[in-house]
Amino acid sequence: VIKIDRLDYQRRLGERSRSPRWAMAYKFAPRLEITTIEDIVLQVGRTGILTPVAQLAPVEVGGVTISRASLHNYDQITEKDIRPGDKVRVARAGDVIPYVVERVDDRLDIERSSPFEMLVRCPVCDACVVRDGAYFVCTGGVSCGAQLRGAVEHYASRHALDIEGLGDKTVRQLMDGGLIQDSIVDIYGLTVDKLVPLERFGKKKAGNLVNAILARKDTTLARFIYALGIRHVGEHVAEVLSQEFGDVGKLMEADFDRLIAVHEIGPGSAESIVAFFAEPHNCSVIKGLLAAGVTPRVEERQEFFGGKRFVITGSLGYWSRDEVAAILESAGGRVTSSVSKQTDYVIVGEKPGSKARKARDLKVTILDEDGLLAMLQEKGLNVS
DNA sequence: CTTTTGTATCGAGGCGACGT
DNA sequence: ACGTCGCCTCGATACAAAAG
Repeated sequence: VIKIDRLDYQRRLGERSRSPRWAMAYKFAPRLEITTIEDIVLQVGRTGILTPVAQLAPVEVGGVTISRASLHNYDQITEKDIRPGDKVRVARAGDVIPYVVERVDDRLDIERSSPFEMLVRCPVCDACVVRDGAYFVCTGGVSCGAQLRGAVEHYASRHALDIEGLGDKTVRQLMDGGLIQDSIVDIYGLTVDKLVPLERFGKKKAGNLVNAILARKDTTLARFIYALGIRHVGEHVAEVLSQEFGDVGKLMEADFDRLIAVHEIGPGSAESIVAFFAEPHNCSVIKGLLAAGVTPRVEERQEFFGGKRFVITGSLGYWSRDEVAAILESAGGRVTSSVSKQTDYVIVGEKPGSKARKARDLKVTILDEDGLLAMLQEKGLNVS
């Protein structure tokens, strides 16, 4: 892993949602092995996307046995011209994820089986399958078992409501047992008595699950929005929406133009959000969840510098003046151009102008860049 | 001892948002 | 309009921990 070792540069570069921008892994070329595609099956995810997955003759690649690999979508299969029965080269992308690199063309291999064909109907619920961009999607919605299962799993997952003990196997078991039939709301009807008849569910385990579901009724708005599983609304966008609207009801009322006006929400996300709430079933699920006692709280946005006025003078080192202004404003401060008695802080860089002197005269607090940085960090503000 | 969950590992592909 | 960046979704395996 190659890192920038200057801490001030690290701070300035900041982080993406999954990794810092100041470090990256440099890897050896991946190991390649050859195996056979025994079959290509379709999986239906929570969004209804049908994902083709290659079932491989088990092969050892870099220390682990690979038996399945995603083929991503139909176009990828045609492009690589892969069929069941073909010999293929497989690797582990990033030394982790199984990946079909290419077909091994030995030219003797003429009697290939028939090409993989996309289904016209969902393998799980038999609803129509339509094409949406690069993907084929089941139109069954929540009446598709795979989509309902995915919705519940996602709702309970760690970054959503974080319900302990409600993983994929348990969700399947609950659906098979008829305890989840229509929607996520069903989990709030679970009781120890209903669970005990299920296999491997004793009183202890049943009680734990019921309590875990109860315990997470108290949650944050951002988690709740993310948990709904709206397309194009992941953790980050959910947080943005939570801060902007502060309430599920307000979000539901927002129309396309209102949404698009929000920073980081474009036409794609806005359309997807509007479409989600336009679906009566989704609205009744939300109503049901709230009625069951789920209470999404908004974390108060911390206004560190609520109403405080800043003036910047001189040239700064780590940041440009615009960047500093943006940081201060995002924390609730106001940046003005001239020093007066109303000014709370003056940020002084190299070669300051007359503003620094005026600040001294008026006894306004003066901060250099390090001082500002220290103050921001003390307040726990993310200064990326 | 067995089953299941949770955590950690992380890229491919698609596409949305935004800056130039 | 275009390129870049980052988010979203999907997917696989190993291993440790927890529960029963």
